Amino acid sequence: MITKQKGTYDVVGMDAKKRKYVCDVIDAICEKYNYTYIETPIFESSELFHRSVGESSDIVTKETYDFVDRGERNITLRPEGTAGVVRSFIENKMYGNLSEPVKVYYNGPMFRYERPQSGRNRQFTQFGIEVIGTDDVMSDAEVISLAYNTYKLLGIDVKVQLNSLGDNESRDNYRKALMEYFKPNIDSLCEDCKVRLEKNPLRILDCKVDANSDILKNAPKTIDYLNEDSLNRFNKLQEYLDLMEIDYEVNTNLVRGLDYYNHTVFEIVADIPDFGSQSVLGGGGRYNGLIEQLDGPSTPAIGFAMGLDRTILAMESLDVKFKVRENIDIFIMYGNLDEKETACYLIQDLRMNGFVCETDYMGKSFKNQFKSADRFNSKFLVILNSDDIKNYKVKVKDNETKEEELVSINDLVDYLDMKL
RNA sequence: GCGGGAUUGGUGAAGUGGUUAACACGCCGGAUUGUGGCUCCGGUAUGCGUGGGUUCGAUCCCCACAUCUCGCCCCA
Repeated sequence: MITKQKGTYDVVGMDAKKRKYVCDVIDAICEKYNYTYIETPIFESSELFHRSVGESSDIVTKETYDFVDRGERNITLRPEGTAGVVRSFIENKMYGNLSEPVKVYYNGPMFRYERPQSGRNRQFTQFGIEVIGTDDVMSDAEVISLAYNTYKLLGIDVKVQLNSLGDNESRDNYRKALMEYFKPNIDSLCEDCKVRLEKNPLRILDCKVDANSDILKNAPKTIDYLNEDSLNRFNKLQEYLDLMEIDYEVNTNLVRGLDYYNHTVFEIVADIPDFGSQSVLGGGGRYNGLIEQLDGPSTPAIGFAMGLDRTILAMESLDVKFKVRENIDIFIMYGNLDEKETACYLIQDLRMNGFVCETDYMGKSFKNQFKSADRFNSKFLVILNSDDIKNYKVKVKDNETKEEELVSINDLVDYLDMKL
């Protein structure tokens, strides 16, 4: 038997319904915020991710799905969504008309070669948004607001963890300060952090091993190294978030895994028992340098992404209600081939008039068709009988009250419209 | 990439080194020859993840691999 690949999964049955519902909520909220749907390719030139996500991130150094195609191109299955959107922005010269910022959202599969565990797969789905073309702090607030409200509409109570890395100057200063601070204390850090010190000292801050050590607690804070402009931005953002009544807290140890972030960074965290490291449902930040880094004109931008699979898992864990259709309007029953023809005609007619209809395709006995109808939770049953059909009538049974009525086929649509 | 746990039918699961592998749900059929959801009766595994090994004999013991799962790393 051929089985699915490690770290992949089929979405079927109720899982599919739940996913569809979450996607519908996402679509609706993005429309409200006036974001436009965008699709970019699932595979891109490997170079794109090396130059955007950054060499210090594990995502690119050891987690990508790389291959050489028949034309000897180096291809990578996208591990995240921002790089592709930015590439598209540049390639399609969207910077040519920035009378308003470009606001887009995407929702699709991403790939990372990792050891799978709960809430983490090799193929997973991310929903994300990007705002390209404005440096206005209110756009930072808007992105956080959209992220926050998405979870809220889905029924998950979340908290926003917020930090600022400052502009490049601030970030460099901070980086230096951090290295100077940690160097004398290198022996008291965990093995991983010793490596991080050279490669990406910021990441030491969210190390789980050393989290409670004094060295980490007393480490220099990002905020102390923000220059005046960066600090003003950060304060202004918090004012806006207060105005929007968004539940956030400043976490000075928050840094993000991708190299391209500056200024605002944030994570969306759900308080779920036993969810551990999976409780980070999404995150994002500002990436003002990325477009230039990818050979576009210097353009400010900010984005957010959330893991769909993990979010659904969180909803299930919190016992949140998924609004999925749980019944059908009409089940059509028949007992012989002549009646089946009438069923064939009727179901077409009813469906085109907007009813959710089902019938039997298994040659079931009458009794078992009733069972089928119950399994589908049908609100009404249309029961075909040759004698009735001769008189151009059908029996309609209300499956709740059990009341049965003989209805003319001509009036059937109107009758059901009234009842439903 | 490292470490722990798991792998029995459509599903949830018992179980034992030795004739026919519990039970429950589901599904199908019948009691009820075209009006059901209750009840009762009957049916329902190319046989216990894959490949080796130990053994007279393995689903049960050993090894390898795969997948799932939990933790680490990393991240969404």
